[in-house]
Amino acid sequence: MLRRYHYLVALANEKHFGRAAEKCNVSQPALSNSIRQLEKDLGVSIVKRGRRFQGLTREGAKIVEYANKLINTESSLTQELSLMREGLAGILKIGVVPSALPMLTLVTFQFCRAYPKVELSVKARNTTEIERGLDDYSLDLGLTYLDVEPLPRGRKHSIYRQNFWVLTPIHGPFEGRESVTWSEMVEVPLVLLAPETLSRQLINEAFQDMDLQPTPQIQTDSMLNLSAFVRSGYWSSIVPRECFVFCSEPPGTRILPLTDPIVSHDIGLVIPERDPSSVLAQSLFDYAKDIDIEALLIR
Amino acid sequence: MLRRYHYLVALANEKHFGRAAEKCNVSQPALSNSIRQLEKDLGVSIVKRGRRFQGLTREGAKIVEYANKLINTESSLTQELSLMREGLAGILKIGVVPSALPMLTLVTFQFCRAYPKVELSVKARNTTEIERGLDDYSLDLGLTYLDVEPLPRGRKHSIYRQNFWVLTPIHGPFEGRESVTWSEMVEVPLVLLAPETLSRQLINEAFQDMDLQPTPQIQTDSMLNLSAFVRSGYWSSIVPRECFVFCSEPPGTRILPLTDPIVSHDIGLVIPERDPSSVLAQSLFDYAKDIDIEALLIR
DNA sequence: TTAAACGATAAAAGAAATCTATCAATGATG
DNA sequence: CATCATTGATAGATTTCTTTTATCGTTTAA
Repeated sequence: MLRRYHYLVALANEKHFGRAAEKCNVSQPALSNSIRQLEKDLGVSIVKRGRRFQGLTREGAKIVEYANKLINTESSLTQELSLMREGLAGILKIGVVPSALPMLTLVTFQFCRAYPKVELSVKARNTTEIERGLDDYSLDLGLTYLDVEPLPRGRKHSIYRQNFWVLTPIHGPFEGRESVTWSEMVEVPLVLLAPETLSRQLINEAFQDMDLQPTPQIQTDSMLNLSAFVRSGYWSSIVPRECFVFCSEPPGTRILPLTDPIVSHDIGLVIPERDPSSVLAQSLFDYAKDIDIEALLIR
Repeated sequence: MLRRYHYLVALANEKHFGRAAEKCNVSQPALSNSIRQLEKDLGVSIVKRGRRFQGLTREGAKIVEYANKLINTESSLTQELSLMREGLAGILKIGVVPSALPMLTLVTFQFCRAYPKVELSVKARNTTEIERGLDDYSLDLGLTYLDVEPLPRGRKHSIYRQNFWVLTPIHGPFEGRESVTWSEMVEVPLVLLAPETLSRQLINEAFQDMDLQPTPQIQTDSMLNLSAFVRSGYWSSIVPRECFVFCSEPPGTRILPLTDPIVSHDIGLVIPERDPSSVLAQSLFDYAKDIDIEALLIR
């Protein structure tokens, strides 16, 4: 029904007629023609053409924006219809900030049990990508930082506070301790997350606020890799405590509160303000409001 | 592009396959088929079929709702495009409560001068019809009572207060007076608007609040007709003062303040909360915010 | 009982979209 | 500089979707 608009959106994403056609399972001329037809119907040129795809015109960008709206509206319709027929069903695309991934199951557990026909498509993304995904309709819901710039748009519901703790070898510099302070962390061999990760940036901020200069010997963008370094018995690290809620800390390591100060950030769900809004997203969002995360964490 | 959805909306409005087809300028089987096709595509039955059109199914109603959203989105797109090409242009459908009709020109004058390519399609409607029109996308903007139940939804902007005044023959019972009280009105021969008009209902409310029983000898739903009766020299009437702002009171009649108490109602623009919202409606709405109606009234 | 109204159906014509094959222009590569 | 790969446009044949005309079976009203 919205065939041409689908083609256009694919083209806008792929920036390439051939690839876009492939994504749509049609031949390249079919897609080319449809775009031309769309240009003729709307009376404006959509694509800057110079023997290559040179991007969209101003009008083209506007049309893509509306094409997304149209496609979203139609998919909401089918969602509502399947809701009326067989209860909630369909695919819910949720973007999750990496450090919140382990917690996602807590948020969705009851919902998934209640609606077995709903498929969750989880996408690990950073805050910016989540924001963009909610804007361009490639995501329906986000689980992200609520108190970090740029603040997410849409309705928000806080799920838990993420605390930075210390991951350290059992027989390392903090052996026997029950907590560690930030200022102590600059004195020990450090492995930290890579600077491009948001968690690391928040850690840096915390250090800066205290006029401390951490000197990580190793930086990695993989939590597994980071754990391995700590397990080796030499390095310590700073990690979101909630990452080790389910898989407990790796053997040979301990996880301790990091104090003076306690640094924490608000993480929660974000649902974009759309008309119509995704029934699935709305439903999970409402479900999450009734969850007592603290209770689930303690067991 | 949204052909089938257009057909469906026409069918929902006309409740008749033949007439709907006519509205769409296609043959009846064409429309019949398209609806069937739509049912097949969406996998639900839309129309209750019993040899006659028997109304929509529950799913059908939902689909019509979304069809309207889709159509509105596409028409917003073309509006935006023509805005980018040639400035504001297109048709703006505005629903106006009858008693506010004379004032509409004040609201729209500057806007129409500024954007000569915008066509205004004015529809005289009562408050309920305006509310429904804004819901079902047959209106883009309303000029209606803001303080009368049911309160309109959407964003509102007050334009002026409508006051009830007395229209009376020059040589009638109130000759030489500068104002009249409500309680005096039950003593004189009355012609009033018909009971189904909102203005009349508001007048009735006012009388009731004072425990007065008006005894109109004549009721009419036409203001012209009402004026004629007053001109005859025998009857007096109660009318919204603003109806006589431009066409001054008819010869042989005078218009006087009606006091104890002064009864007035708030009239203004209502723009529905839609996504996307009509560029034209939004634009007129914003324009109206800068208008100083009082200043225009006094000249 | 008859006539009119309504919507479904069938067959044919028309329109739209797609595919395959090919071309022309660009840019990269040796 | 010649060659080749890439990219998107074009042409013609084919398929799929829509529409029209004509007709039919029910139902409702006269």
